[in-house]
Amino acid sequence: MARVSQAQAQENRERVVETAARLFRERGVQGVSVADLMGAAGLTHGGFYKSFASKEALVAEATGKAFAASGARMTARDEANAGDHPTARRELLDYYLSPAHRDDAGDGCPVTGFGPDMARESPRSPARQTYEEGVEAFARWMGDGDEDLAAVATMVGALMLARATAGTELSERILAAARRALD
Amino acid sequence: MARVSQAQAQENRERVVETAARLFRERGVQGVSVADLMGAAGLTHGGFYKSFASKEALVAEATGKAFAASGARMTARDEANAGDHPTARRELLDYYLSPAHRDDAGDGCPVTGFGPDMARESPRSPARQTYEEGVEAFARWMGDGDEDLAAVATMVGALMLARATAGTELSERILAAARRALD
DNA sequence: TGTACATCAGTGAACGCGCGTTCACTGATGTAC
DNA sequence: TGTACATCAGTGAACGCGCGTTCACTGATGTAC
Repeated sequence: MARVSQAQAQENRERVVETAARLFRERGVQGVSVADLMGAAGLTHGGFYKSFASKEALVAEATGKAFAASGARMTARDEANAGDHPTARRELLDYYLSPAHRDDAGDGCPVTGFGPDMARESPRSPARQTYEEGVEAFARWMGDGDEDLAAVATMVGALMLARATAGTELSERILAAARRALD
Repeated sequence: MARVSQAQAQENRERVVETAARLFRERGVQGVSVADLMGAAGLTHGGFYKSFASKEALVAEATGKAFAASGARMTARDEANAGDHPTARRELLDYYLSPAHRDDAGDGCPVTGFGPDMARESPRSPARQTYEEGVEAFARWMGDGDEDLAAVATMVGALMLARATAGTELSERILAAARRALD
């Protein structure tokens, strides 16, 4: 493969960002090399810098993509419940604190998935700005207009702990305890 | 410096483990190289493998050291309050959800500090076993005999989020909201 | 207690390897006529 | 509509660098007499 149509090129670029959004959440930014990433997107690593200024720039884009998808899903959940927000909220809690979500970090909540990396990013990075807005938006959705930061903390903490103890019976107990506490 | 007394050698080894327990919590295991670590402990990196089989073996020891220190501090808090556990618990919450704790990951809670690394460790590592026991012990302490896993999830989630958003006003709001929710 | 020597904690240079990044090259795409 | 050529998306080899790990060496410590 050499030169490719503009439409194909744009499609390839988007696939790289989506692959990054998934792999970064699964393994952390440091756990994914540019070569890994490009390989997973079906390309060779040399072309990476035709599309992105640096790995850091991609982190910012991937963070944005993950939060955009997550926000769209929250909106879709409200619509599927015809605007009955309390029911949508309960549905989200059921999924959020499930073993399925614990075992699917790549397609899971970006607040938890990118959290550890953001805690170590340089303070003024664009990725952190996106992250902060994402946390605010999530807290407002959970609070139905108001913000429910405590609920978000419980959800994020439980998910992170369940992942860190995955494979043990404690992991299930953590999810169940958080679900009970948030009814 | 060449050969050193056995007492000095043991002291050096312990200082390496303590330095690792601190740096791993601050920057993550991947964020600390063997050379970084040995330098921070005042030694050269070549001697590392006289004391440890591998970096992974040190991770296990450092995790153990961090949890042992944390457990001792919980016990000490009970004793300082003459066995009045509810007061000791309130004291811990005040510290746990403070900006001081957020800004001092190196000497902070190992459940939050090692969490992201444990989520990516191989499932059957000794470090993960230590981690799991540490979470159980923490939950029992918070529950005063029973276990309060939901409180632990809220605390860990709030601390992680406050660190990921450090430097913003949101970060303070997260800590305050979690503190209110856990009274 | 003093002397002779074996031990081994720590040093510093080196190993192979994978990282992020760069670059000369290729050849199909897109454009000018 | 067809031809000639410039563009540039993607390739694959290479760059310097820092990683985890190894090793020959040093010289003070610890031990045997």
